[in-house]
Amino acid sequence: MSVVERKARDRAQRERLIITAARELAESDGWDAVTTRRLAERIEYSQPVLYSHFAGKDAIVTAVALDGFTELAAALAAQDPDAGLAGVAQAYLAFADANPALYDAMFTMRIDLPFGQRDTPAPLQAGFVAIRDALVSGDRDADELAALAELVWSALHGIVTLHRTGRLPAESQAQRMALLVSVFG
Amino acid sequence: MSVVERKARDRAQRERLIITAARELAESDGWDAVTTRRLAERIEYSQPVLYSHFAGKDAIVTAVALDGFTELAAALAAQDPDAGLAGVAQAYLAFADANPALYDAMFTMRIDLPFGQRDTPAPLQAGFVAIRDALVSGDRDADELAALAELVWSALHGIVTLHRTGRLPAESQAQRMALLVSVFG
DNA sequence: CCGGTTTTCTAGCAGTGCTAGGATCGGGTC
DNA sequence: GACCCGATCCTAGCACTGCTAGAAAACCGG
Repeated sequence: MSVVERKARDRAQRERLIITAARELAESDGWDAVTTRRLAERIEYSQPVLYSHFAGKDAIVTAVALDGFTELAAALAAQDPDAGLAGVAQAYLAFADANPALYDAMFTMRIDLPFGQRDTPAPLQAGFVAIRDALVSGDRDADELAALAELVWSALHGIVTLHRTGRLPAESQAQRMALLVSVFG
Repeated sequence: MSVVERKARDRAQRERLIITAARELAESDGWDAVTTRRLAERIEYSQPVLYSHFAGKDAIVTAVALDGFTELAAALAAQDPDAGLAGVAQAYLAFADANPALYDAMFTMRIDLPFGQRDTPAPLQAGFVAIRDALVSGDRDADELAALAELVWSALHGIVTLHRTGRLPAESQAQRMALLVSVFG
């Protein structure tokens, strides 16, 4: 019986290896460089092994993204509540800045994750909750507060992506952030 | 002499043909379906002809995006000034909704356009100006107004992309828009 | 040591963006 | 009208992609 346990453990370990290899490769050379062959070479197995763990390349990207959501939620939750929206917004930008490829996997690449549904994984919701809790509730009801959080999230996401792809000037990034905090905070 | 003129005209016409073919194909079947072979078949030429017009596939996408910026700027400028931010925001969303693939080319795909620089093409600036002019200037100076416009644009972009990729629920889209207008209007 | 199962790899498929080289066409000149 | 030459275009191919069938190898229980 302990044999199958060891095998399962080894498999899980190799799966982590694939995910981290994909992430590292994407972060260093971009997602275009993450091919099944290069990935296989990195984990020192042949390509078909990848497909015994994941349905396809998309599934690997999805797994990486899922890791990202967990880390993002943790980074946002770790902020001082007294800092309010400024802290959360700052943490959000710092995360996107430090992990551009990871952020891409989470928010721009085509992945298959159940957002905003009954069975949404906890990490996907946690980030949203962190943003919502950083807002001054005032006299808003739950629905409106949720919508406001979604709006703030949208603004943050827009700032990140437009900035990184060169569609917004870098030098006014700080000013945009300050405005966001003053408008929504 | 008129011979070379005719040739130039024909070439320009074929270039338009390539751009519209790429756009139509992307809009109907997604950008993944836009391959050089399919594109060549559609314009009834061989693939190498594409490379006599564009440096590569990216350049074709860029050309499509450039068209999009012109159209977006026109759509935003056509709004009633009295409608204020609401009109512009509404037009922005309608444009993104009606031309999802075009919007992708403009804002999420990797293209090579000089945003926010000295030699930025007019259409790229026009859209930004339309958003800025829809904001109540109040007592803000030019810099702050520009940053605010960038922030609004970011929010709109975030709303569009997160909504379309299923990362934000569709049913609260109207509420988010209303909030955006009330917060920034 | 051996049989059977599971795991892994080799080899290949269809498709991608892109390009070198030869074929083909068209306009200007005799 | 016949010819030549330069511009234009297409055939064929390269190296690469994600993915998979079938052979090979490794492993475990008896």
